[in-house]
Amino acid sequence: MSAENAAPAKKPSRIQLRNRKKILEAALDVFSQHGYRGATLDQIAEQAGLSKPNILYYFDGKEAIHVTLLSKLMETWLDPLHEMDPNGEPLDEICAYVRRKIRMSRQFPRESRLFANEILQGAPRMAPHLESDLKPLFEEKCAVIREWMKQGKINKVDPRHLIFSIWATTQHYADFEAQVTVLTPGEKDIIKGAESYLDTLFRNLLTP
Amino acid sequence: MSAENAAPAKKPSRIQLRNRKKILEAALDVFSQHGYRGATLDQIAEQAGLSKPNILYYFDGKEAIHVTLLSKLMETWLDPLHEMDPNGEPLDEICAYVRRKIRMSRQFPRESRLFANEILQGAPRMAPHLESDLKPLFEEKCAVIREWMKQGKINKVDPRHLIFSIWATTQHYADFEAQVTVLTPGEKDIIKGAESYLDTLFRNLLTP
DNA sequence: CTGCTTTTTTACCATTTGGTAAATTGACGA
DNA sequence: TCGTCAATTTACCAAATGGTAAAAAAGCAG
Repeated sequence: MSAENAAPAKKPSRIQLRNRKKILEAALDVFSQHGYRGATLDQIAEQAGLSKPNILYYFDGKEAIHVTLLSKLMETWLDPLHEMDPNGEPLDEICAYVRRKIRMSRQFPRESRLFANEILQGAPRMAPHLESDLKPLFEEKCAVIREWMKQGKINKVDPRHLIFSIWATTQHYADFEAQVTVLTPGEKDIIKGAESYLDTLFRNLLTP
Repeated sequence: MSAENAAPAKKPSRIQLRNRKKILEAALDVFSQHGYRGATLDQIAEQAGLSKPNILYYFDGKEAIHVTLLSKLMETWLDPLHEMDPNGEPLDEICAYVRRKIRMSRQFPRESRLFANEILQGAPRMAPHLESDLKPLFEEKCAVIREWMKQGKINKVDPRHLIFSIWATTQHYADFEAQVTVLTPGEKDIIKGAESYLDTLFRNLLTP
């Protein structure tokens, strides 16, 4: 009868909305930098400019904050793949997907690292989401790509590995930023170069 | 006069050797799964089959264990890149490097995740190593590759992004194993397929 | 302004965690 | 066999951490 969801009861007040947003924003900062177990409520509280008990007034606990964050993130994360159009020009569709992904790496590096942290540690709080949200989309798009290959529009490779390599190469710039920064000093926008490199990489792979 | 290093004094006894190894092995397990802050000495102690104070008898503290682990790892990690021979056949050298890296992903997934965890969190305890060990090697090999390109042996691309993409694609199978497993169920050795896919990927990129 | 609800603060807890001191046991050469 | 040093255990800490209860303050409809 009652919803035991993130939204406690009925209509979230103006204050609720504002403070929840502040908390999630702060939590994204802290979780993405230290991982789930390394993050503390005190850090999140300070970053959000609220007291710890006040944070626990808005969320049921540390884990609830993390789960909320991951759930919201999942949509954003799958969007670029969703946009891949089965009726478009295959090579263009795939290259456009790569471009969207690399741009997300620049625009949402914290989200990328939050995701990476969770997967790295075995996805303990996200396995269900992977199974229910990511997997069906992944299989759908694999089928689309496989069809394109069957029609001779692009070269034949294992579509699963193709997608893995797109994820890996694009997210690398956010997830391993610390390393990239050490190795390419003085480069103000290394991702710009990555964009054209990755375009070449996947174009050469898939062009017959 | 006395060394405050990992080796306390003079000649490590048989017991010292055995127990240090047990501790590092256990720590690799725990740190690679939970990250630095998420790992506890109690977990490491239990995994190693020793008591917590006994572990602190062999190492100066949690951080010392982690640093020791990362230092030893660095060698192993750079080896495959070191082996890339400036006098070999360019395309073969690069593809052989890719093969060595992907095999390390299968053989040393914990090491890969330990490394990834550290970099993800900004490399707080490894930045010096990156600067002193990784960077010179990276720049050396970039120069080698650039020379190969200048000679027209392989296609011209930014060698830095080339290396980044090799690291990203190969380490992906260890670091994101939880995700890969969900998306490719029943596959007993997905890395085997990755090996041939990545060979095609980089061969098509670099073949003139 | 008044009374009621929502929000925030204050003051605490219980547990976990990295670490230590000192006592106890074990190894081993003379 | 004994004495000495290395290794291990026992018994603790102090700080950090996730979380709670209840009082105080702030909003706000009437």
